Amino acid sequence: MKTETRKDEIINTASKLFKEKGYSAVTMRDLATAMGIKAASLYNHINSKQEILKAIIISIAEEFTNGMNTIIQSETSNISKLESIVTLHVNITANNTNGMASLNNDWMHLEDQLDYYLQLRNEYEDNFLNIIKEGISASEIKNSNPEIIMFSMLTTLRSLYLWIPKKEDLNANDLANSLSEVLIGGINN
Amino acid sequence: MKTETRKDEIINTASKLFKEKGYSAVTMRDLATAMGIKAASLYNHINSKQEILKAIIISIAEEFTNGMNTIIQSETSNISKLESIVTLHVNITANNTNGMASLNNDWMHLEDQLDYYLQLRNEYEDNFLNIIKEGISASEIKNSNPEIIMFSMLTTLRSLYLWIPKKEDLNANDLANSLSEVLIGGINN
DNA sequence: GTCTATAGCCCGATAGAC
DNA sequence: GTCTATCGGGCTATAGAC
Repeated sequence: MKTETRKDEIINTASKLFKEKGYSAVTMRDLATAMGIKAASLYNHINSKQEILKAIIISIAEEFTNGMNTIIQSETSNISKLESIVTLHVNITANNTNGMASLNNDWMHLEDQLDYYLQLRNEYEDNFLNIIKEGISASEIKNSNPEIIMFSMLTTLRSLYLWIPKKEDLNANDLANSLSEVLIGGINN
Repeated sequence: MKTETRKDEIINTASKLFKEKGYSAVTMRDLATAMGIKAASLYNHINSKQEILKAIIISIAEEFTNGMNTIIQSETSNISKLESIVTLHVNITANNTNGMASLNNDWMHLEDQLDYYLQLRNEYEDNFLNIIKEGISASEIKNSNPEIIMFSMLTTLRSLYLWIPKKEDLNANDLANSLSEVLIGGINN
């Protein structure tokens, strides 16, 4: 565990506040108060509010891209790849629950990095969809609408940040397994 | 179809803008420009920005509550009740796609009505969870973690507003059926 | 590295003419 | 019902003392 710099501290505190009220509703004064300093002092460590948002969102988006690249290169069944995606989301969300809120809800407030973020997101969804389509071709997956399958899985996984904090008792492995069971196996007897 | 008053027009335009940028990032000047008038003119029809948010969110939340009350009073299997919940979400979202964004993302900016909103939401989730638990007791539903089942279904359904506008070709009935199939039946062969 | 003070701008909302 | 003008205040960010 690296030492947390003052800048990291600002970013982590901001993530928490952004999760509660959203980027636009959090002021630099709110953030400074939460850190126990004055707003002007923040600017000794960061250049702008926008820079904080960028730091939060882009690093997580790149984690997803890296994780997905590893998964699509692995030589396993498509069902097993979907299980790996579930685990990827559970792990990233468990490590940065607050940041996931900004990734989901505040990405449209990115300025310079908006196009880059959208590119990463589109590539991620394309890769996800391809795994499902190949799973259907290989008869591993039921012949349902592949976009509905992806939509259903992805929106559940993207909302994990809302749910993980309430279930601190559950460990990441158990959660990933239960989720895979429900998302892939369905719920009816 | 009732005639749309100027106030309705403001609320509908605001819903669209709130969906794109969130309540806090949309100014009364933005809203006025989108309507082709000046900001001051809005106040001839509404009393405050907050009143617009309240009008959007509370009416939808009450629709969900009414729909759920009908479902829990119906005498059918629990699986069939879950299918009705899927249909309820698809229908409400199809009728007010933009408003669903505020319900999901801007409820925390409610002032006077925040407690009431949270009460409706908690009751809805309690009812949803009870249907799943009774389905498990009656062996209609697999004995998985009921909260994970609800979380998975509900987050998917709550995110429909992101997805329905991209699939205008699909009609509401087909979408509800496909979704029920995936959410309840799972995806693996 | 934090402070006080403040620049320059935008916010929601109101007053009152037409 | 819409306009122009404006109030009082909050916003991000900077300057410069300590």
